[in-house]
Amino acid sequence: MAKENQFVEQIADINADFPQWYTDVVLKTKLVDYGPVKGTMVIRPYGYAIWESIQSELNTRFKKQGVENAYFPLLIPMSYFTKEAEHVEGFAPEVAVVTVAGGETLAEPLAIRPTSETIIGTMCGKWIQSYRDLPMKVNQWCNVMRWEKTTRPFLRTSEFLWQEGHTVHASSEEAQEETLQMLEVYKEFAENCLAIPVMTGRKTEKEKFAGAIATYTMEAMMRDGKSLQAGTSHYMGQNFATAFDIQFLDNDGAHKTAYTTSWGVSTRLIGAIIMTHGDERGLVLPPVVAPIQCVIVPIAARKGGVVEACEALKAELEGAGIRVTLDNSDNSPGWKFNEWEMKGVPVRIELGPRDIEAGKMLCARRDTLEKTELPLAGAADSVKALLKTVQKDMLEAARKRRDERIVYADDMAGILAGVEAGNFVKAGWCGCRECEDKIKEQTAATARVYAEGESAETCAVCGKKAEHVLVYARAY
RNA sequence: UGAGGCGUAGCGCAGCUUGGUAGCGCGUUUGGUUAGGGACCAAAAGGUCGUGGGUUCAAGUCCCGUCGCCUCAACCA
Repeated sequence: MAKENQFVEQIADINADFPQWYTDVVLKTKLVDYGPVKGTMVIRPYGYAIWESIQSELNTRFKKQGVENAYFPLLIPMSYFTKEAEHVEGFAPEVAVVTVAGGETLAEPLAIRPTSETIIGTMCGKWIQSYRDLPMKVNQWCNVMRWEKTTRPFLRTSEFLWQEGHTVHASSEEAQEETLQMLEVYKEFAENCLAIPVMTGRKTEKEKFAGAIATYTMEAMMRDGKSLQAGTSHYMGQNFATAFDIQFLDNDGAHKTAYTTSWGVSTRLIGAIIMTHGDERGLVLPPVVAPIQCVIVPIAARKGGVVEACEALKAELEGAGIRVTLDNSDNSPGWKFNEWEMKGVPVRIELGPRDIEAGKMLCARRDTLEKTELPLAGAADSVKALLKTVQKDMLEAARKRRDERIVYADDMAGILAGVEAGNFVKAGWCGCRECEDKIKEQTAATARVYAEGESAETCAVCGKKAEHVLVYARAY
């Protein structure tokens, strides 16, 4: 019981105080620390390693789609933002601006990019002349800055890391297809790499990106039932191409304006991983992106042969491409178990004199806490298989948790009750802005995404004929 | 922007009502004993009490100012 209490002191109870649990977990597992400037965070090695895995997985997928990586400048002339009316209106309040440099006031203030449509649009306008230059698909990994008032590590910070892909196309159809294609890439990545089930679809006019014709999103349900926008893909139509003069000479000899898209995911995905899979003991990381996939804890390490056996096992697993750590620290085994569980390592192997004598190892899964004895012979294959199983089971478990919390409502009271219970609520919508606003006012929930392919009789707010079904949830 | 709360050792806190030697737990360092779910013993290091001023023989404590952070609300691709 005393031990139980000691454990509870480490991190807040996930069920009683989810926000505190989140803060405790990100700090205590050393994923992040706060920066000195409000709203900034330091991504520590353990957190950054997750980001590197995300980058690696996504780069492979982007390249398959014919996207090339590039880098555009951090500073953007303020005047660029004013070229697209909706865009400037949407971003102006949160843009940080450099006004002094080299000891002098600048003739034109420079925005620290909150997103790069304006500068990439400008450059594409310069580079594209012919239909032969299309499609053009570039992506950049970079930092962006948005001066947010309320911030939380990974979920919303003043500065964050992301990738932003930008594509330019000759036709509307092709650009729209690209938008949906990239959304599909994100979904496949989220489910297979992060083990996060996502709902994909279109955003309402109210919720779409400033300057877009259509915004598509992937929404994930967090442990507390709130929704997290985990990635977006925007179809810009000719809005930005017109503003930044992206024109090309088509094969029919006519000058035409291009069509553009943009799509992005950020370090917020790390927050999504934490809040989708975490439990009362801390992090639960999906094997594909876990910085450490397997930790070996020696038992009675001073007894003859234990350290040697652990090192041999480590070498074998490493040789098989498994990211493995041997914990040779002086802490007690029990301390190590709890520590590595808090850090979310998918598989733990306990190896002591008894095991070595019997030619076995004790494998503990982080996701189910299940322990199995496996033969030491062929350890690499069996650990690999176990990691695969954990990855798959984590997705299924998350999907089950989410699906149990998707409910339907046909009036405002139903939506309110639904979201208060921590559900995603599907409800009919007439399509008007007033009804959407009313739901936000009365329930604090927003329309996350269109529930595509579903229909309802009436709008849950006004009772008129429903044109669509929306998914409502409280969101991060 | 509105309301409330908090700044004392690396972290978490007590001390303030009623002014009088700067405390506790965890962590850290050293040595030893331990080891299959957060071990134990012994010793040690670590502080301009957020900051500026005032009252006083004397301020962590009382008074005034100021800065920062947190929570809730509002705002927010």
